[in-house]
Amino acid sequence: MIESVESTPSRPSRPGPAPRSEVSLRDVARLAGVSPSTVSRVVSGSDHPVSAESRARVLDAAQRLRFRPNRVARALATARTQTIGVIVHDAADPYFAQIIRGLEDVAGEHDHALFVASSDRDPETELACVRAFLSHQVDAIVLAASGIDQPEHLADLAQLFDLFIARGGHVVSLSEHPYPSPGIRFDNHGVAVMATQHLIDLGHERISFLAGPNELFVSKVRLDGYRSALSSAGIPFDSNLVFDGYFSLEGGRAASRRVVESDVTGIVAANDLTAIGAIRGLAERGVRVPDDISVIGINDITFADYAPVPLTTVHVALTELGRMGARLVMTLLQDGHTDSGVMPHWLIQRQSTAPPPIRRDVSVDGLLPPD
Amino acid sequence: MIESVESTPSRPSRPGPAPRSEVSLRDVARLAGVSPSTVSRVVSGSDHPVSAESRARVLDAAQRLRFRPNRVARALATARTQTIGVIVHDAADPYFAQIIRGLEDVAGEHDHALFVASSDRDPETELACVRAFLSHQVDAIVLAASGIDQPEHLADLAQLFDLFIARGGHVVSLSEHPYPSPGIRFDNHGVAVMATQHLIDLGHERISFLAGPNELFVSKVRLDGYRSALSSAGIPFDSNLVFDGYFSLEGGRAASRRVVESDVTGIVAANDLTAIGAIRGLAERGVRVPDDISVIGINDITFADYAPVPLTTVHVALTELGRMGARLVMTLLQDGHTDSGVMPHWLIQRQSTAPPPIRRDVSVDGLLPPD
DNA sequence: CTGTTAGCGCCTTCAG
DNA sequence: CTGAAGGCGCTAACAG
Repeated sequence: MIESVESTPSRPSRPGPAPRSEVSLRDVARLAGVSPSTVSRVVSGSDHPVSAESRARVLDAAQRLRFRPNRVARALATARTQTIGVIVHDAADPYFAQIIRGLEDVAGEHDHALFVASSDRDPETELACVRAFLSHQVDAIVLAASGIDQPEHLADLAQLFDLFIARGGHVVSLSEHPYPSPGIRFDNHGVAVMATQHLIDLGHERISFLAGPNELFVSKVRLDGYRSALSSAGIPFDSNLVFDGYFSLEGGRAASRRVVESDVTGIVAANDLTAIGAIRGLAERGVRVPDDISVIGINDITFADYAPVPLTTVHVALTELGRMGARLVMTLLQDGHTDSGVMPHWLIQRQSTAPPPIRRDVSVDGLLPPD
Repeated sequence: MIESVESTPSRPSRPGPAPRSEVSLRDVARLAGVSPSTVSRVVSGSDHPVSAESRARVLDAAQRLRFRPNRVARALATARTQTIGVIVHDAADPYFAQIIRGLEDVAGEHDHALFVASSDRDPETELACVRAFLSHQVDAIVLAASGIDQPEHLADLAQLFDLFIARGGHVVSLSEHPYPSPGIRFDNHGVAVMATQHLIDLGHERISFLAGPNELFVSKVRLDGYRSALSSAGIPFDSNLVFDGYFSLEGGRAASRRVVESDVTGIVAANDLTAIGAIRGLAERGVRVPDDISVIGINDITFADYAPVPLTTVHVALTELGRMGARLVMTLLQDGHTDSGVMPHWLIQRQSTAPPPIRRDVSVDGLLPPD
């Protein structure tokens, strides 16, 4: 609480202010023989009229001096830092890494810089990230990370965002997040339905779901999609077939151990990482994919095609999601015009799914009959 | 040239400065009944003495008002933004994503924010990234990306860095880069030697190398390591066994097509991505790994253990590299004390390497004898 | 220990 | 079309 106001935890024994050997507007003005105002007007791209000659002199002087405007000063004057902050769960997770890349590309094209912060799905950390962004006066915050379902936390977050927005900031969401904000979304429910449906279409009936972290909204929505698809097909939902996959390789791998103990023929993983982990885990137990068990993922990260078994999955254009997110931010920053969008998704059939194996009849007491 | 001085390419038709509904130092000062200076002294963690009572009043007022220091203003006054910029080749590449994560973690612990920029290995883009960082007044630039071997470009870069450093900035390198700067390095030569040596130890003699992009220093160094190991073992270097893998999945996959046309029994890939791509490509041609051909990578990215064949590779602690890099930055920022470091590396044996298959005798004219 | 005084570099009314 | 003046929010001497 209190220390949140103080600056560096690590005692800011700053070794005096850094030197200021920068060339400033005044220097350019001097060399060009005009006033600083004029220089400002031309280098900042202002629409204030400036004579062609003055402009030329300024540009020339600026070039000679290799003048670069000090954005910090500009930011203090304009209350715009030309900076965007993105919050992810983990920058090392390929899902987020691809989104970051997309954001960064477009932000860069518009001369904006991108801050990246990982929350590790921890409420406190997430708040800290947001606070840091606010403190750094970012122009917009992009929520690439799904919301965490925890009322008090969401309230705290909302308060911060409200403040941020009141101050002129923008919040954009790229995932399932309860905070009301424009964003680029894709249909997380539909994506899970599509994955599950694919297995159903193939003839599977005992289908397991490897869920994401409980506390995440996106996990719930995807689990819901799985249930919907099952229900539409008249397949009863069996909670014993839902295992935690934690959206991770290790999680999927661990979950697969539980899966092999069941009579499941198909696995819907809440994301590709989990699916790949599961395939790996299955292989370790001598279970063949897709011969014995089919596995389908969600997201189509780059690695999906290079998994132990090339992964059938539901494609979502992640880099493009990031790009569109950044474009949305730029639009908001320019005209304040909201223009949310939706990304399509589609099935990518590779080799990890197939019709279920011929049904092995299970004897009454659960023992396998002789082969 | 000229436009580099002007601001946003996309016409900065800024819709007026953003509102200023922020609580400032003065507000806190007013409420606490002290001067702004006093507030500044306590919230900035200055070592200037402040009475316990004043301090308490300030802290209390700050909390009530939910005061957050405006870092932009602070930055303008101190010439320190508490901001670090990292340049990578591609933020979506797991190698860089892991490093970014490490940097971000430690930077965050020290209340510094991280800018990320991808150069795509393009000189112009790289310069643009650096210029953007300079303009944003970052306190330090971390070069996670290897240097690009192109004299004019390096000269331009060096000029920018010199300027940056003259101004009080710091440049830290995490890879092979000719610009003289402190950094955390790992032995790229040794890493390639180790990989190659492993294959040699296993009995391989016809060993291919899937190189990284020609223009990168790191590529040259790793290729060199491969040659050294070969040479030490008395195996002649054959340039026909070196293929471009471009440090990418697709590159490795494509390169593997060329490899199968040779009589190679082992492949050293310049990085894991290439290795995984190669394994995939080999599999597509019915070549078994490691039975027919062994493949070893370099880096040990998280996915290495989840490759089509769990990848034997040379481990480098990438996240830790990032963490140490950030620590180095913090040290430089605090005492200006240089304290470079070296990361160790070691072999991780998984399943993609094995002794070469029994030598198939090749008849004089190159045709295979009957099995 | 505290407050007052000047800026940091840039933008932006406002006169001219 | 141009320049002078003031201020963005904070810090850093400098007196007291």
